[in-house]
Amino acid sequence: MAKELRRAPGPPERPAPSGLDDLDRRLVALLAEDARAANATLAAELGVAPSTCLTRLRSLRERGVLRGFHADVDLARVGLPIQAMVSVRLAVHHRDRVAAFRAAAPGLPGVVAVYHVTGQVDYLLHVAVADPDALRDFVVDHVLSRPEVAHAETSLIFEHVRGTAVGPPG
Amino acid sequence: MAKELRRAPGPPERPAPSGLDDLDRRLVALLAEDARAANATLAAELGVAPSTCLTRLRSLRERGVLRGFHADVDLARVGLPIQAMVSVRLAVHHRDRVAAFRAAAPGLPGVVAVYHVTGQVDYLLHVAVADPDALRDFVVDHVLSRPEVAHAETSLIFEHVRGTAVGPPG
DNA sequence: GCTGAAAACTCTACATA
DNA sequence: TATGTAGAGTTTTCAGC
Repeated sequence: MAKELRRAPGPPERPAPSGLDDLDRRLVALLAEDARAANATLAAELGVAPSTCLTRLRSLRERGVLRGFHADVDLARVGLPIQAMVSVRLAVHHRDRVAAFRAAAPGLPGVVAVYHVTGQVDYLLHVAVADPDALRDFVVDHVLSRPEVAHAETSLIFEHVRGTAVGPPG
Repeated sequence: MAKELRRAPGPPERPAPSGLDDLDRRLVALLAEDARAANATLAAELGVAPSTCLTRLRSLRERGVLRGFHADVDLARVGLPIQAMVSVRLAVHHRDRVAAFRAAAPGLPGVVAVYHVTGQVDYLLHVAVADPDALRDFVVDHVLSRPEVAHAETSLIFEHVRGTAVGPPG
């Protein structure tokens, strides 16, 4: 679907392929690591004036490089000690049905993340629930009950840790 | 009256099962949605004094309920347009070997997240890379080359969206 | 544990180089 | 585009409840 072939006289949107300079990249890395860092702190670490830092931050938000800032919550400590990855295979691959599932999935109760993937399964649902019963209820009531779902398989998640892809200064 | 009878003779750690009151939970939800919200704003939304809000926030951090705050970065716009889920099955399930993989995985180049799961595979590695070559190199050089890895299978990720498990006020 | 007030600090707009 | 300045606003400590 993504036709980025000739980007030339086309859309008025910013085509900027990776129009990020070194300062932008370092700011993104700092915020990936600590999204609550004060602007003054960020500026000091980057070696620029706070006002410059602010301008950059705004620009990164506007360009969609930074989509938001979220707390990393220990789900077990907020009453959701059981996490699972539910692999979902859809039956009918009609656009509408896929779209319906895609639209509904992130809002299903307990869903932490949704991955639309290639391969044996179509979706991976990362869910967090209070107890085993809630897990079964989730799969039965919200996944298997959907007409477009052909099959679902549940794996428990022992551990889920963040990687370093964008986090650390690297 | 919640009976906190004797929490005593056990371990010195906080056993607090879900020792969060309503205020704590609402604060966690607000920060899950916008981790950069000012303390004064959070306090106003919670209907408490800023100093109270600050105390709660600190306490949640200290208790490990809030593990950190991270920017949600559009990986495609920072030069990592290809994402994949690499399913890894380990060969030898010796504690040491599993531990070695577990320790190394989050630091491998391009790793966004690591899931240790039950079922057909042992680990799911969510990775983001610059191009298909980098994906192949990742799998060959950093996964298949490890002696404890028996098998790896790669699925492309078309889309990855956050769920609503902890995000919204609910 | 919550609050209010006060000092220190930070954010942010704007004019300028 | 980056910077310095200045007014407004915020953070954070602390005594008192």
